Amino acid sequence: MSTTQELHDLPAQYDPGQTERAIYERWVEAGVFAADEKRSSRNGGDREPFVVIMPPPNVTAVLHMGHGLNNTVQDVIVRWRRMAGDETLWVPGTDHAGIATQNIVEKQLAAEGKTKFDLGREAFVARTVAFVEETGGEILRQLRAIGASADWNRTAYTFSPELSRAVREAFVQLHERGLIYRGHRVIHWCPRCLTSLSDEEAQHGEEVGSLYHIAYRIVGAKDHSSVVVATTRPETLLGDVAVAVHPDDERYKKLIGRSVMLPIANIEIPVIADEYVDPAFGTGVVKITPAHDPNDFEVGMRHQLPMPVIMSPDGTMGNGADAGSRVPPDLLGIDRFEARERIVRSLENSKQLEKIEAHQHSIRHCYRCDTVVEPRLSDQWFVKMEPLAKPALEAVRVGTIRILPERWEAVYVNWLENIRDWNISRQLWWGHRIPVWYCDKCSKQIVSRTDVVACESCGGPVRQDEDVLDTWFSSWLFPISTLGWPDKSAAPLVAFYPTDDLVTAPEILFFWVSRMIMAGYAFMDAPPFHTVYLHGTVRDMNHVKMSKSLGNGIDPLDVVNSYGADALRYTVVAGMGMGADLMLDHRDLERSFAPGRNFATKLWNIGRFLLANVGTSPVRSVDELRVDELTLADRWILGRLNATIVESDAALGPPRPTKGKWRREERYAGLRLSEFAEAARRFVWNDVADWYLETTKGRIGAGSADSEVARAVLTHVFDHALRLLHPIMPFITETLWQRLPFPVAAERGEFLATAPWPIAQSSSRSETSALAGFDILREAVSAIRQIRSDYGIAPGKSIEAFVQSRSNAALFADHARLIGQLSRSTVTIGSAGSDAAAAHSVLSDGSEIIIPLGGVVDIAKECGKLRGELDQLETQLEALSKRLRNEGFVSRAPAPVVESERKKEEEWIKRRGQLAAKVKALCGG
RNA sequence: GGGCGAGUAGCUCAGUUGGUUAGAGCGCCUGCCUUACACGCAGGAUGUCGGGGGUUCGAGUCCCUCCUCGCCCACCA
Repeated sequence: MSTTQELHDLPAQYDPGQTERAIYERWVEAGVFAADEKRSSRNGGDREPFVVIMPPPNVTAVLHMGHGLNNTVQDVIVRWRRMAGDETLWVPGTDHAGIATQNIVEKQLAAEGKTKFDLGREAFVARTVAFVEETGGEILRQLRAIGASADWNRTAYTFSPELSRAVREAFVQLHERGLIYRGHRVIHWCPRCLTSLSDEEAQHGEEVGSLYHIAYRIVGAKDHSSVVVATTRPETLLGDVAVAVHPDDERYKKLIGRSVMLPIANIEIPVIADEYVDPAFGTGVVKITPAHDPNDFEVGMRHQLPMPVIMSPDGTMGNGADAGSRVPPDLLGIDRFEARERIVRSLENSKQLEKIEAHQHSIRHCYRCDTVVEPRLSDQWFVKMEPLAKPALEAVRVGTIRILPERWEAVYVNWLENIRDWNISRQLWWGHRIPVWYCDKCSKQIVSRTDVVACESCGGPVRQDEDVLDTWFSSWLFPISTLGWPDKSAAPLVAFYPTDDLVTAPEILFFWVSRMIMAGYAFMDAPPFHTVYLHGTVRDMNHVKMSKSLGNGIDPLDVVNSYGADALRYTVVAGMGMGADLMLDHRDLERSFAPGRNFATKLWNIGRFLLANVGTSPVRSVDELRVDELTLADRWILGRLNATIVESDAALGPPRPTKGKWRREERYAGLRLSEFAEAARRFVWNDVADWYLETTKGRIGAGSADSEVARAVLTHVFDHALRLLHPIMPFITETLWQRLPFPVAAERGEFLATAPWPIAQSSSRSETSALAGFDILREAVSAIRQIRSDYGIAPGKSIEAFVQSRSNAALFADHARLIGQLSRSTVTIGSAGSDAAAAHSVLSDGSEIIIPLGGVVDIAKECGKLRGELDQLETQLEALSKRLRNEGFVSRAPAPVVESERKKEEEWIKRRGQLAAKVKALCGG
């Protein structure tokens, strides 16, 4: 007899490091991940297309657990659909990430003691291009390590020539439709990044600040009286052009039309009336600073007030447009926060500071550098959003698009209903230059798809707009631009648009997801996808979001190196409820990823058992096995397989909506990936490994007809388990599947990755009676095991068990040997036939298991132990009952405590009965 | 200020339309290196299902209310 090792070439321990890379290479070489336009049914092909567009990571990003989670989810879905027979495409790509990338290069320059201005625009952009070429795209290579099955031939980049063309086309088209305009208004300005930001890029943060009450003297008042305004930003008072009160506010009615003296700047400004003022807040008097506050800007427009800018782009005080010399010389060039303090001190000195109140309010911060943003009057390009939002809103409302988990749909709808115009120009150097040219001679403005060299009207010299577009103005086109838009007849676009699922984090629902939906309707007149799957965030054990800067991150590549990509993937998928955050311990990777690693090992060992026992010669096809050849266990496991396939399909749900719209009953039912993972795990571990595999021991090597049946069924069952698990654990399942013996006549594909997804079948082989019958046998085995454990019967000690049954006598008789094998006992059907001490257990069908204990356990010793236990229980029970009957206890204790104590009493009484019976049986009267 | 979500075993979470004894993984306890697997096997313990009230024959599940966390949105200076 040869050893296990010689029967097959599987090492005792699974070593992912050795196998994963090689398997990945083979997949790529064989073109497993490549999608073919011609096979798409939309192009006359024979397969339904299934498409996922990868949320492009920043081109300079390094893989972190967030990417790991995001791309694992996508890969599970994509691999599932590929096996299910769809023409499956997963488009990978990166984002040039305007501000983020520019900031990195600026930091590098700073380290060299330089600024971008030392280089100049052209050289700076060239340097950034070089930096991106050198470091960029590394993250996509890293994604291969976790098994991402993207079509790398189609890797996109938001700043590539093709996608840049799409960006220009989108801009020009929207401009032609009157949806892009130049706006003069107050926008969010980051004084550190020196650029304007969209509303979404200026993120709220609650802070406790101060509300300063400042007295403005009333001009011409005999008693030197004043009005008091309340402000959180005293430095902006230099830009005040009025103070406003509510028109109906009796306190101030008589002041309307008069003037007050603006402190520090010493300018007379009018008192105006405007509905915008809330008389109940602060003093009911508001300083109006149109150039530095969006509300004040509106007031300024209504009252046709001047709009002086009193701050420089870098956040220092400075006299800008229309400011004259409002900022006094000693404040010029002083940072806004320092200026605030100086102005407050100065007001204190002049007795114009009435008081300072603590005040909680929210302040907006730059989403890239966290600097407090400054509202600032400037000229920017805007997209008119309301017309674009309309179809996007409708799509979710009617179910053309679903968002999972469901609760995000309300958030989405709420945002779109209150949508505001999108500031798309950025005062950066890294990005798509705005395709607008201005003629120096006739000041004509030219918006063009192609570069303009001379004015189309007068032939004069032109210069292009200095600004670049918001990064999101290129990524919102990703689903269409990566497939060939603006060429609407491009083969990929025809074959693969609309796409199917979009998988991302809720943080970019507004930045990206909703805008993609708008772009889809605006440029293709069709939604970009039908499903938005929003997953949670990866956090540490303290629920703090993982991040490099906090040092609480996990490098997915560390996990891959230590435990394998499959362990990472399984852990992530199984541990993450729909939309729920994922907690991982960065200080204990072994514990964090134990679920995945342990399960991979389990699979490996089942594989080893199978190869050692089934061997490699072809097996019979399960389809040709006759029912009368199958054992009860065979039929049971085939039934369990069927049930598992059904459960898995239910958890994954329908891949696409029927007739273009999600029906209510299926809309929120699918993509429950953790339930899918759990169903598959339960089948493999609790059914196949714990029970079925054990039943084949002893019959599989017998060389009989029955052993051929066992070989066939075990192989079939494991083959299908591997198929189910492949989307989650692609590497180990492929490795094992490659070595599986196959049915003689079966056509075996080259890869599990493209093997057909299991299909549940209604078959007499797996009827429910087999399930029920085998479950009773399992109960019997468990009962015997429990008794063995209860009485401390050594595993090596053979014992005899009797089964008494009326309803299932034949079943037990037929499977006495099997029960014995699984419980390490000799099982006899019928009465124990003596009054000797015995352990009893009743099964759910009324059958009784009896195990005589004489000669197996030391009766005297066991009796002593049991009596001791019974005595202790009696004492405890007595005390408890006494306490419960005691009035004081009942009245003092809270009702639930009393309730639980009563429950406990009941339980103890029950246990006392059981123990007493046990003592009586074992020790006699 | 508006909206949403969560609170179930020590930890992370499942618990579909209310229905038998509330589950899983990790951790814990006991016994086992039983020739696929100690990254394992067998057995076991642990739950005022956030508090209170209500509807119901029956509620972790529905309604009201309170408490505690978290998220999103927001132009009250």
